[in-house]
Amino acid sequence: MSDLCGEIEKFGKGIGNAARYRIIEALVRGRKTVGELVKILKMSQPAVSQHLKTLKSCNLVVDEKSGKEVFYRVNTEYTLKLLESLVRDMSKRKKS
Amino acid sequence: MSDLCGEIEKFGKGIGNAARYRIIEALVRGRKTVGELVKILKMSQPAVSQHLKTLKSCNLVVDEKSGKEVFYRVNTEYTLKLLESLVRDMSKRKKS
DNA sequence: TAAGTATATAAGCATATGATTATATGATAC
DNA sequence: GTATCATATAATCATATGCTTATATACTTA
Repeated sequence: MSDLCGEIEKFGKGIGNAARYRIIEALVRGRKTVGELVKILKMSQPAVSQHLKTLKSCNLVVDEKSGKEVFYRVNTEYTLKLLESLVRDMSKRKKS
Repeated sequence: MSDLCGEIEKFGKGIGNAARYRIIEALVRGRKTVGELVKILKMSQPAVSQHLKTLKSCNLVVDEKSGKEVFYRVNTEYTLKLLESLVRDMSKRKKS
């Protein structure tokens, strides 16, 4: 968490898209395979895979391979730490 | 805060851009005019105005006119509430 | 090894985004 | 009134994004 500004920008790009936020919402309720997400979101498999790639590059999700399936889950620890940093930043006001 | 998902998506779009997050960072330290932000960010005035418009549409900032100047400040109350909702959502896991 | 299943990646394309320049609006001073 | 200052908006354009289709990769099973 060295470059907080950059991290938060990436975080914003991650959740700043309806499809990706729906993926996060689904994964918060438990890890899921790509195929399960395809059914839940009613989106094409490549579209879901691409969003997952984006979310992974933001560190918002992590993947766990299991045979020919890949499970994705929310990187809760990282996300919560980032959100706490954000709350902290937003709370410190009126410095000048 | 009826449509939390939509609110969060807008929030993400708001902070998911380096220039806009820098504006937020500046405004967290106290309200500023457009001209002050132009100097701080070293960006053109129209660019700053357009980002402020975006941030306003996300409810992340509010404006206060004062003569021919317009002050902007972070909508701290709204932002913190949204972040707290996000933290709450991210914390409830393993439902299935 | 070949076939099947799950996922990832590439290529192409339409739309969204963010910058620039030019212009419009709105308030104040003269 | 006109001039000036601060800000907003419009028009334009290059780049980014997100989808689609097609194809590649990886693992499993026969």
